[in-house]
Amino acid sequence: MTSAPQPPAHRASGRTGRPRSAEADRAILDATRAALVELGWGKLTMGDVAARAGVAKTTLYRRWAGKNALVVDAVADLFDEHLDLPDLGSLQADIEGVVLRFAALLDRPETKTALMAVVAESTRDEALRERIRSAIVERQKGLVLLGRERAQARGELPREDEPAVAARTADLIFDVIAGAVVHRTLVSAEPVDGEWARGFTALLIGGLASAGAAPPV
Amino acid sequence: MTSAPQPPAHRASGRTGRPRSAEADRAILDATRAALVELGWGKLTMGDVAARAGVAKTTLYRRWAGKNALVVDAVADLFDEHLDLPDLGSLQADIEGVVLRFAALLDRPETKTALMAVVAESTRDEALRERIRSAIVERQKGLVLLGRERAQARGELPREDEPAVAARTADLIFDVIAGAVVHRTLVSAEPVDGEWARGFTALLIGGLASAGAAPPV
DNA sequence: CTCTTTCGCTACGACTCGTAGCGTAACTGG
DNA sequence: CCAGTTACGCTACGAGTCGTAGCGAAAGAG
Repeated sequence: MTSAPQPPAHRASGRTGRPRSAEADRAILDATRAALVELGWGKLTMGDVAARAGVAKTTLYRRWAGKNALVVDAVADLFDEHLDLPDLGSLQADIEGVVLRFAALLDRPETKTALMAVVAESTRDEALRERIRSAIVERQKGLVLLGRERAQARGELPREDEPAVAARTADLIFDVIAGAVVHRTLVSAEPVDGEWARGFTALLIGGLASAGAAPPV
Repeated sequence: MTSAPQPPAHRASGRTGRPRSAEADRAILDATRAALVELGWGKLTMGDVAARAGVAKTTLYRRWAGKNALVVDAVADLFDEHLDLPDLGSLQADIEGVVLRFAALLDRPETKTALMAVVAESTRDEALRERIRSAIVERQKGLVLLGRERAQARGELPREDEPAVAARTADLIFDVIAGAVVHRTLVSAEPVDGEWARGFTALLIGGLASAGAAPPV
């Protein structure tokens, strides 16, 4: 009842009949983000989004199952735009870079509100959690794998032998980086600036080095 | 309009008139947690909580300003019960212990749902954020300080000279521990078991050791 | 030109919100 | 024992939101 079984946007074009307006899609997602900034999650209403987008309320419900699914898609767009990992030449610089970029993304009011609200709702909705995972989490995790690949090519990190261990380590690093930045930004409510990013990166790289040198019991 | 200016529970007892029922307080907070488990944040209604608690809806509004404030208090109770830091003899064991205890707390369905939802709402409500900070975050942060104190007494960690640096480091560690556990549990949706706790602790201690040995530029 | 699908619009019952008003219950100070 | 004061349960209310249904018109496909 909460999450959407239907595909997020356009379907296969072999269909007959009037096609869905792609422009309406954009307008709706833009309106969702704007309304999120002004009203927050709790006071965001479907009717308001429809009015902002210049679209009938029924059109919203034809495409998304409800507030949850709509907001997930609206936020996923932002992650598409702002998540990449430029090669900055060293592991230290790469991690600092991704930390700062992720922090900048979380600093946007529409992102911080929406992401947490959707995650909260996902604790009760398996389909919604899958949607978040594929739309947001997996893309971020790809950055971790890419960063490690580069660091190994540079010789900054040892190559893992066992793929199972390598996967576990990557998951761990991902949770540590994303978790620390999110917690600092949203719970502690203090800024992720260059100084914090340096301190955090030093901590993480130090841990990786020593953990690699002395593998766990 | 969202958060409560009034004190959470009992006022100074020098007052005249009928005192507030402490039993009702308990019943309401219990009912809130139960409803949270069954319905989730989105479908939780004040009327439903009142009915479960055997209390008039108006009584709820006399004590709390709304859903947000009510849920913060309901969850803060859980943190009171389950957060402490037994001395396990080593820094490694202490960290693993607190990670596992915190993870067990987050594994409760009422905690995971409520905490995220309240944090999400707090991004738009300064008073609510303060309430979360004093009711939950500061108590957790105390554990970090206590753990470091013990580790320094054991000689496992160097004593910080500058208090400013020491405070920054404590904040960093706090965000890393709490953030990683929360992210692993709620976003990655994978279990924090003994194996994960060992790997994480090894990473953290390694980082602390090397950061202490080679202070940041 | 017909068929199919989406569109905007209106209207609807069901539900929740937060407040107000009332009479009653509980406790305090004289 | 008797005001005075405060909290309580109950009922009722207007305002707002939800998600759906039904309609005629618009936009492409064959």
